[in-house]
Amino acid sequence: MSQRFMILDGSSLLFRAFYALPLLTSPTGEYTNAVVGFSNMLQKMIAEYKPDCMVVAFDKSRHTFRTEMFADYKGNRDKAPEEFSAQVPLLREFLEGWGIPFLEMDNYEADDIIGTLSKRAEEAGGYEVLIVTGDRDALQLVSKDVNVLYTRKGISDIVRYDEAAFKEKYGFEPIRLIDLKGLMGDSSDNIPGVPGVGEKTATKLLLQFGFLEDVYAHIDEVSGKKLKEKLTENQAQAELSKKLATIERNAPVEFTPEEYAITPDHERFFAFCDKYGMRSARQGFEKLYPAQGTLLLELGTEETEQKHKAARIAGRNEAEVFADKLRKASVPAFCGVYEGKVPHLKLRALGLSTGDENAVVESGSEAWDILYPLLEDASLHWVTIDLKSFYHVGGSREAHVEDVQLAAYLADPSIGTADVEQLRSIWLPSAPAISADEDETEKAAEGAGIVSKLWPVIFEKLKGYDMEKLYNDMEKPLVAVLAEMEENGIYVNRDRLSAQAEAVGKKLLDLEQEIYTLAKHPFNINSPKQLGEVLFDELGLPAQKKTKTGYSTNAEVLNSLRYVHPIVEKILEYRLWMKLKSTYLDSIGELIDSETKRVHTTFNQMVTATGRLSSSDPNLQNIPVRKEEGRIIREFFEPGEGYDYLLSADYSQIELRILAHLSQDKNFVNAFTHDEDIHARTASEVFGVPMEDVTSELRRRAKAVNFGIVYGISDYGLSQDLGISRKDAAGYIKSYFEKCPGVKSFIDGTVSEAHEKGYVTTLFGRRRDLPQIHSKNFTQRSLAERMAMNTPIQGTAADIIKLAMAAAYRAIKDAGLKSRILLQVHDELVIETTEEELSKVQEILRGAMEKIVSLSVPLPIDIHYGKNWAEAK
DNA sequence: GCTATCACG
DNA sequence: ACGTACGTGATAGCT
Repeated sequence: MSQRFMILDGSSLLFRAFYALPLLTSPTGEYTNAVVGFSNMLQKMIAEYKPDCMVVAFDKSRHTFRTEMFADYKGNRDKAPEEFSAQVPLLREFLEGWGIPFLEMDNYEADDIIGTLSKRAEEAGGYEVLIVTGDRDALQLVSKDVNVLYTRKGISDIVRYDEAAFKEKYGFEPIRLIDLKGLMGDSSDNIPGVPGVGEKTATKLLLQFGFLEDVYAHIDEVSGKKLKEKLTENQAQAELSKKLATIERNAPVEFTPEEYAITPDHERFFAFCDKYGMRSARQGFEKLYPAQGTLLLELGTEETEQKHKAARIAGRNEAEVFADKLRKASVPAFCGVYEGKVPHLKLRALGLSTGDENAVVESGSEAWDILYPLLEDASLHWVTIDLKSFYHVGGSREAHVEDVQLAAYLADPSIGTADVEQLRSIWLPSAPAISADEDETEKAAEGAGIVSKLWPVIFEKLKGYDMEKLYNDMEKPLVAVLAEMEENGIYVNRDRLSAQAEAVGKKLLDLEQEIYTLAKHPFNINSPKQLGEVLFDELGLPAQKKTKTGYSTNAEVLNSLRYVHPIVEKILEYRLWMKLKSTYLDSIGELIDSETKRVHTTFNQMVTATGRLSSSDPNLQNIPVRKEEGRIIREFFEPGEGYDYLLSADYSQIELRILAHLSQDKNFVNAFTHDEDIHARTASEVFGVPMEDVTSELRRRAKAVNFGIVYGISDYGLSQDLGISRKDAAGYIKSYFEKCPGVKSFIDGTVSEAHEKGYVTTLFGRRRDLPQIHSKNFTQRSLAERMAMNTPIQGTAADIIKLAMAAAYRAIKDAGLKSRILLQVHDELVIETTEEELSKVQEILRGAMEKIVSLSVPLPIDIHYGKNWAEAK
């Protein structure tokens, strides 16, 4: 049996914790957030991995053998803030109480201590080493016996890297991470690398040649003249960078495993926690190391816990007994334990509850075959959380299953997608919280118990809000449609995508060089901070706007400086291509499912405050379209095998049509009834010119005003958008309201109703609370008032397309077509179809989308189709 | 985790 | 005088 030896990078973890948590203070005013965060993480690590021994390593001082080698090593780092530094001694005190040894050394970093200890442990044999760190560099230490637990974001999102996981991510073995750093450098440590070589290029070189030395040994075989030049010019720098990135594994540190056991000192630890007001740290510690004196008490709680603990049902007999209880339960509930990703999601286990009694059943057991079919039994009326996932694993659409999460979102959309524990704390605050230290299946069982109790409470609330129909007839039917859209995915032409990624990569390398030349030195163009310094301090361009942290360098500012200095145009171009490459080309490529060759986005039904959907991983609702360069991305989305076209059906001016309906403004209703150009008509009214004299400039302005109305207009906002004075903007608005009094009274009425009631609703009864509308703070109150104006419009549009989606889905199915809905982009549906079904599917879409509601104005759609998404526009 | 930026409706 | 357009998500940098 091997010993599990855990080594923590104290410095990097404390730093991560510091930035992950708000600045908490002890009762006496000392900052404690970093130590609190470290404590949470430590508890989690010990509970999950149960290490036999442990050491925490610290950086000692800034000066190390690396700064000897290269004076600028980490030279870009500012001094750590005082709020952080003050917590370092606190952590030592904390570790002394906990009984965990820690190490630090002159001239060496924590990494080197970790590297050395892990090597000694490997040599000694019989150890499984786990390194916990927020520093990516440690990944070079990964081996058969050494794994790294890397805190990806903050401190709670931890990924375990073993050899396979590393290879999967980087494509080569861990030790070559230092070669990668040698080539690409590391901006956070100020390691230079080879200028102009980033991760992608470096990886390519390493995959082709091996180690850094091999790249230079075969320098003649490197493709690309520029790249070869850069590599040759910077050979010494690359070699130095590799040295800097290499963790020293023979540091003069003793390996004394007999001293690495954890020896908790209760008295000392409690005194520490009490002094700094760290209650959760104390509780967590007590749970892990029950003290002798509290034995009786512990036994007592253990007994009550036992009663709540879910039974793990495996055998046939127990299953039959529990099945009977479920059939008799008034609110039977389940929580699925899912694994994998759509469209390969699997159900691994179920937490089940009668409301009184909870149980776990694992897929593949004998009990599973008895209990799972109950979920499809139409005589039971189930409640779950996350109904969409249940559909993904094959759950029947016919079964009676309610989604408590969806109901809670409708009752208060501001909570978004709340998990069971959040819902409990909101709706059943006096019920006991879900225990944190159980495994996933046990939590699912306990969660099912809570879900069963939550449903009647939340659904009652929904009825009180008169939102039953919204839930039953709009949102719940949509769940199945979204599940199917996600499973369908959309085909992406991977070859064309990566060819484009490569071409854009080359373009970026060129732009990068041009920018460096114009700036007279290399810098990180992606860093707004560094860019601001280059433009405004070094090149002396006139600074326009400031952000909280420095100069603003956004597109608006840069556009105004376009002709002041040639670098500006290059930067704008660099930004444009960088955005396309990183957000779209690279990341969508990574999300293509290797089996289906398609991307399967997630449509989030419980995120927005207004009732819209959102899309993530990847977001397919913000694929570029406005600019030519970006629109190319759409060409890579194509009909998949068995299909001929992508077809897009989008509502024309849906939000302004809803405004016309809700306000009953004569001008608006008239214009839409007669199918006029609404912006031209608005221009004609507001600027007092006949329709035929409306210039494109006047139309543009009127369009901006119409947008403004939908967003909850202010003269300032409009003046910014149009680049006119605030006074002029106010004039436009005044004239607009005079000509469209119906709109004016609708907006006033909506805002005053919001003040009275504290919330607004859509045409279909969706609700959004606006507590800030009563704020004494002008800014906050004004924001709430604009939300009051915008939400009924944006939300009603969301309602309508949701109804249309369900209707179109049904109609396509009933007609027996193979065409299918793939995407929703707020006012647009994207469908995959065939030559034969082309006209039928258009007819169905018109029927579903245009006729789904009857407003005072028509609701026409535009349809386009083509061989890719760019053509279907 | 927060900020700046930029992609969409 | 206040100080803002509405709704999203992804990426990169940062301390």
